[in-house]
Amino acid sequence: MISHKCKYAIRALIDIAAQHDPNKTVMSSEIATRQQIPKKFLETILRDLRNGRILHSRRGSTGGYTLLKPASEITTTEIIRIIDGPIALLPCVSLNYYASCEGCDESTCQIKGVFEQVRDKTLGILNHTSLADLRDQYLKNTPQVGDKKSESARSSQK
Amino acid sequence: MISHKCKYAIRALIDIAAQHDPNKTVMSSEIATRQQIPKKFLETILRDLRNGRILHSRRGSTGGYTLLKPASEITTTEIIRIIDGPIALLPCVSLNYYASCEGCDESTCQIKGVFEQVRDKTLGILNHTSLADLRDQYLKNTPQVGDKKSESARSSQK
DNA sequence: TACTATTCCTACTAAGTTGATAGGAGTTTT
DNA sequence: AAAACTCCTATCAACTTAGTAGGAATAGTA
Repeated sequence: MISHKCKYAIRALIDIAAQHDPNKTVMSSEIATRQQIPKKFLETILRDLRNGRILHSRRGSTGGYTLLKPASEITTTEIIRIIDGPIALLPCVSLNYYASCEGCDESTCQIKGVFEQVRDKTLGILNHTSLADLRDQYLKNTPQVGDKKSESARSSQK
Repeated sequence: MISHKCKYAIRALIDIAAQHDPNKTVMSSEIATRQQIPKKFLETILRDLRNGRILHSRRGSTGGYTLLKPASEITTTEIIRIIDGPIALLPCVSLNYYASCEGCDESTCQIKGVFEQVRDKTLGILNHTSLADLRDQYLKNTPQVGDKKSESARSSQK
């Protein structure tokens, strides 16, 4: 299971990526109300994402957050790793957070193989799902104000 | 990450499945010393596995544990579900432990799709990896006493 | 019937993680 | 100087994890 914090992080990033003007800085308070995330908690999440080189931030009265790189270049893998850490199900098969499984001899480990397979399949999916993909999914489902395409889509629904 | 407890469970089951005589009941103390698992903790794990319909147990002085069904019919999925619960990374995409993700509208959820894919790929692997597969891997690596094949293999190594 | 060896059960505990909140310091615009 | 942000440290309650303690129930054996 990914943590609640990680879900918040993904939703916050989608919110930022969904901005019409990619250069507009988005305030944490905006995201908090729009995405229903506790404000103070969100601040710590955004800080983690900034430390993780996904977000750029500006302080002061016109401050806020922007993506450090295009949404299409931010992978789900990256986000999860920053917030939750390892993606693998065993420490000894983790690529980015390797640790030896105490009490088991790795050279004769019986279960390593399966979990390497799981890791590879999982990364195959998460690496190829960018923030842009998630955002597009989001925009399709929840039309934005002033978005002509989604407005027509909405009216044609009835 | 799967829990330490779950790794213990898998190793304990492999140990039981590796017995020459499939009808022999294996005592928890045997497993504990062979697999280096804290004895009392192991007892609670074996009880979980029995409640989960994987093991059969006998009390008394000749008591112990046996597999309730052939090792080839016990999947890794089953074991993990009993010990750790859900395999999916989101509550709302779990097949056996479904729960709604509080605070997100499932009909418009942006991230559900990816995690459904991850779940399916993961289950694809774990469902097709049986305890027999894991045991065979184990026996290949750690030759048993009195096993002629592995003794010759051992001596030819030098 | 004792005795012994095992599983089984309830309860407890220490340490770590998760999901936050509090209070204020630093920074930038007006 | 004031206002409005981000940023930082510390703290907290609830929960989970990894295990331990002590003994009851059960079954074979002398």
